[in-house]
Amino acid sequence: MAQPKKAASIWDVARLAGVSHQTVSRVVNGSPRVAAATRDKVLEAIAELGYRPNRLARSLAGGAVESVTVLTADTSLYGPEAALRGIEKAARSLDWSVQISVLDPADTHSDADIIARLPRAGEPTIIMAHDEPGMRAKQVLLDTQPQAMVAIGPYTAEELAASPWLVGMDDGKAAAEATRYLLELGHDTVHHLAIPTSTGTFGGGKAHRADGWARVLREAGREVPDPVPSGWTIAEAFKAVQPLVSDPAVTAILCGNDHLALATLRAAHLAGRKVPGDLSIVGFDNTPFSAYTTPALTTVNQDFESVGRGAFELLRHRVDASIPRPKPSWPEPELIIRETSGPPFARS
Amino acid sequence: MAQPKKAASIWDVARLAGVSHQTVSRVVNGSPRVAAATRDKVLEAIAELGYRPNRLARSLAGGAVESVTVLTADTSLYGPEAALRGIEKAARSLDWSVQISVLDPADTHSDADIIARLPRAGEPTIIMAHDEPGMRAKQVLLDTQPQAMVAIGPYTAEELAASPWLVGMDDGKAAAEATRYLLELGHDTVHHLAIPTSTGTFGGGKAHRADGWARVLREAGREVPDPVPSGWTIAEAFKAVQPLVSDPAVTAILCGNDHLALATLRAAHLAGRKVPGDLSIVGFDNTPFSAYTTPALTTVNQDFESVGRGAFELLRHRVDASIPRPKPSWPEPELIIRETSGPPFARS
DNA sequence: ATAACCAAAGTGATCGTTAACATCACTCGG
DNA sequence: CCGAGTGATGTTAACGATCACTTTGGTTAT
Repeated sequence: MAQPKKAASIWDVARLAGVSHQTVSRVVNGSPRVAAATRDKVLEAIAELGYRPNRLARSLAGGAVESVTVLTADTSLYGPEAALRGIEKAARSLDWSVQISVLDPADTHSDADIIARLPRAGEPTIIMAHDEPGMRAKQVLLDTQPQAMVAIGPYTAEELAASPWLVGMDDGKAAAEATRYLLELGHDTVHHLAIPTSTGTFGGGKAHRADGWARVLREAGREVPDPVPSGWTIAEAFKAVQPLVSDPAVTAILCGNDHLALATLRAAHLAGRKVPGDLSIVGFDNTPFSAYTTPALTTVNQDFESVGRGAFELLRHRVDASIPRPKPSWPEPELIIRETSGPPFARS
Repeated sequence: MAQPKKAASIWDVARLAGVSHQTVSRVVNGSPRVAAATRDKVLEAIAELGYRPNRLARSLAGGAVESVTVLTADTSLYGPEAALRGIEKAARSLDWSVQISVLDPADTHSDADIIARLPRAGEPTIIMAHDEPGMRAKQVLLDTQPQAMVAIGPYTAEELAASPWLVGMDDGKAAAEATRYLLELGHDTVHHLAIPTSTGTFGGGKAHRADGWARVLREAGREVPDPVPSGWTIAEAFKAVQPLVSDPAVTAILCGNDHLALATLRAAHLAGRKVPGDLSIVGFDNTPFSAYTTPALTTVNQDFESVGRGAFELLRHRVDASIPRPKPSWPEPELIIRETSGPPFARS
């Protein structure tokens, strides 16, 4: 086994180049106040020793902060995963590093647990606040270090514009659009298979999927059926949607995300109901697979990646006031009409 | 805006508790050499100031290493994503922190780029080496700091047992099992829609999906058709698989993963070929959605999460020799027969 | 009574880096 | 020809923790 010879430090480089360690630091950080000849000597020494700066020491010493921690509950959901990708890309282009810490929905983290996940007090943090653990974490961080946190979640344009630490998209509006579309197709009403966050005491906003759906139905003077609560997994959705699918009076279902829609599609198929002839199904998120189901899912596209990017930009501003606040923006949801939706009772 | 009052350090706690900073350190790290009364005083001070130890400073000072960096190329693939989850869970249970750094398949990272992603020299690293960028990164790390890296990828049991830094699963064996199954069903031969890593100069191992497939065909004395290369995305797969799907002589396709299988299923449907009547399709990975497609995908289950856990355990051993090396193990692939496979030319 | 020992706590160096300030050698204007 | 400015470097002090010693008292064995 090779001797793990210790990594070269800035001092080793300085010694080899015959300069002070500070000069090396200047070269590494691209300070203009270094003579070209000196710079070359240092660069040479760096190459020879294979020196690489130690980020830990750097941020300890009070150099500009250059890491973000992302708190998220479920990386297997498309939304958070895509947002994370957006954050990562944005961060990497500025050479920041990204930590992720997964909040387990199963165990109840104490506030201290959540705090303990941060590598240091004041660590810049982005929270995916689209479910219960995420909301908890958001609250804890808000109480602890509001100046170094940003939360991603479903919010209306007004909420986003008003809050200095929110980024998100208006799920309620997107759901409204989808619901309106189904109504225009001629359905008497639209049923809703809801993701966990859209139900119970959790909601109450105007930006949740279930809320947008209910609003449109009310505005149109239609019956608002009870939303059917589902878990996050496809298996749970499959089970939850059974009563809806086996009821011939149900002609349209808006699903909380594409996974739930897939489960619904499957359930409908097994129940012998034609889609979209007997039953229209609309999903949410435009998950990559959604264009390739049979029939292909009608769904609402959400640009999560750009939300992630936005969150990172906002965080930079929050952490360093000299960086201008990015204009609050949110991607417009876009209804993508494919094959699972149509007029009710169509003989397709 | 609240004054970002600086976070409390170990010295602040020491002052408040009327002890030395070292004593605080002892309390925080649970040293037995502290009088109960003193400990209480310190604990009280910690609570009052909301002190939390700074991880950066801690590992700078030479405390035990407590972070892993994961290098991966594509977090949207089910495999890497699940493995990452396994790593994260294992790491968190030991209070390690996890960094991720995404290797962009698009741009060609220089070796220095890859190295620069690590927060410090010698940073423990896990590499998802299942595609080209991952393989590159693996090589770079292997040259740079072999004692602090572990790679996850497709390897045979022998390879895994022989190498001190490999973790993985035998994709070749899994593919062989699936191919054998299709042959037993009565298909003359099996075609293969291959993920990028299974083709070209990349392969050559015995543990790749395409290799296991080809081996079984050869052993059975069957014709070995050219594998059809596909990209990672469903859209690419859909395009690539067209010729296969429109050729009535093709009765069975083994797909490199479930996304490709979904594309194949869709393409077959559009081409008017009945599945599994005219065409059998087998996927790979048992991605969550695969049980809910119509018809439900026959696929090969792979326990990525446990591979992730294994990688983390192995890494701990590599970084700290006093931790025993975990027994090399790899999850057994399991063929899950659902609805997309059957005998050829069945009148279903 | 005294050396030896031990637990409890303190002191100072150290990790790798940056910030702030100090120094030095020139150049330039008056 | 001198003081001011300036550009290139060096010096010292953090940052927040741990590690390896040292000091301080009080017990115990001789």
